Amino acid sequence: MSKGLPKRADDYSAWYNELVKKADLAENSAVRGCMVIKPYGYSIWEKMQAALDKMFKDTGHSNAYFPLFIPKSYMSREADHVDGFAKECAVVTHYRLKNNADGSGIEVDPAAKLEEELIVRPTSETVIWNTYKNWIQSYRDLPILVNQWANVVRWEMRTRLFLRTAEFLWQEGHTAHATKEEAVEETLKILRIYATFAEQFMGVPVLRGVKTESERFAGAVDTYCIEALMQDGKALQAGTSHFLGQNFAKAFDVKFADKEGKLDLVWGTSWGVSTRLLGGLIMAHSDDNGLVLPPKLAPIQVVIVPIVKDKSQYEMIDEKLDPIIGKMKSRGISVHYDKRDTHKPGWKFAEYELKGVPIRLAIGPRDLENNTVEVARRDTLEKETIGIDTIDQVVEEMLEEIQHSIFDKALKFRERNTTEVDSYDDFKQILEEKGGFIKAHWDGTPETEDLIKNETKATVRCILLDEKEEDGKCVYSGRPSRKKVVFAKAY
RNA sequence: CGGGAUGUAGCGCAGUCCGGUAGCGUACCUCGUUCGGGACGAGGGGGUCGCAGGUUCAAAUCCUGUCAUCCCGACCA
Repeated sequence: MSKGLPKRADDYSAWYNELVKKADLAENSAVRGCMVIKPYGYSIWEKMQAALDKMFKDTGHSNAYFPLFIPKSYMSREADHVDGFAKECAVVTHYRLKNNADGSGIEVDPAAKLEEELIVRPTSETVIWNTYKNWIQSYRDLPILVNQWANVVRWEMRTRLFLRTAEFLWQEGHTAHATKEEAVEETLKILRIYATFAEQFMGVPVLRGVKTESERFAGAVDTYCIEALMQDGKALQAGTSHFLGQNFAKAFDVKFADKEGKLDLVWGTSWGVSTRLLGGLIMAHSDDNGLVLPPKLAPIQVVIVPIVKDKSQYEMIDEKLDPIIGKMKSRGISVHYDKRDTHKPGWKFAEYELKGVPIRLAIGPRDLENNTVEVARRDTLEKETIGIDTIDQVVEEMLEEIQHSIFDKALKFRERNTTEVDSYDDFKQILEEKGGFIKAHWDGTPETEDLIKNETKATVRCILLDEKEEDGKCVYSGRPSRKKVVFAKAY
């Protein structure tokens, strides 16, 4: 019963849930809506963190850390911001427990009520801008380019492992600039970083675009995003970068003196990606045998499974493998030699496929005789037997090849599942029968967007940055439109 | 917060209608044979049946209450 996964085509949700659990990525915790990320899942997140962190630092950003708790009054300073987050905040009201009078347990001590409640951060703009006020006096203090790796809490009604949990891990960048142009450029620079990361590390092609008014971040002037397509035809917002204008500077009174000594409000940006990316990674590449990891993010890139008839053969295999493993490691390849005799080879094959290890090497008596090794690729499930002496080079090239191959496969999938339509009937039919991204003209009004959402569950995912202008008519209202936008059902 | 369902071994479930020795699969432990795609056989351990009351000679089963979780909506990275 515990063997195998449900088929993707039968029940995508069940497949996803089982995969996340069986590949040792994460599980639901006993705490409502929260998730336990298991060591294997976390090690993938660490690889993602490391790659992103380097990209941020290479572009001049530094890490810092701000408080988990936000005084309630901070949250109310920016009107749109509080509107957007008020409905999903965890609130701390007391700071002490005491024993029940009847000795049956403990209770919140009513005497320990806080003067001002504390909000567990759903995002950190408010607490950070309240701090920036003290950091910024002159143009010489700008820009501030800060990122923090943290957990945030959003009390979601319905949760799904990685995709939507009540608590999640993320990075959130918060920058302050002297000019609007510089802040806009920062917003777009981060969007490029996110897109590069998604495509080159995760192997997930993404659309780059700007959100419509109704999908915009609470408190932002513009929200840019990367949108990925999952194998079930639904879209996943994989990262956002917000141009905040002077909204938070205004709310927290953050002003600077320019070169002429004139006071002006600071321009801001904020941006983030979360553990949701892991959900996207899983849904973009995995198959019915389990996870398929891009080599650049795989904690184990190559696993070696020895095959022996009796224990004495281990020695010969060790002797053979020792220099090979050394050569692979010196090429920077992460190799795991699974020597356990508590599990059989077949079991291990299935296990590492479930966990998405890109390349598996198997070596047994037959190979010892022929000086060969069996090489199996996770993404294509192809196997071949090759000479062992050049295996390090073969593996290195194959890792490269897999990295590109899974991106190409995902890109082709997205291209097949992106449809341009000119009528609402086609729109509904494609959405129903095929799913995926649908490009269509839209009149630009929130009212139309809302009506389409209510009727079809599809929303405008984004307005593509590089979409060509053309004359057209809104598929819903028939009113004039200058650009097609991307619709989809979304996670 | 509306609609629906479920709480029984680590996990997945049956048993509940019709009250009477706590069951199956899997995982786990031992021994043997196996080991190039999730092995097989034999034996073994593991449960206050979500919690609290009630009815009864007797409750996983019936009644009342309560808590929790999941699914479908609304909300969302």
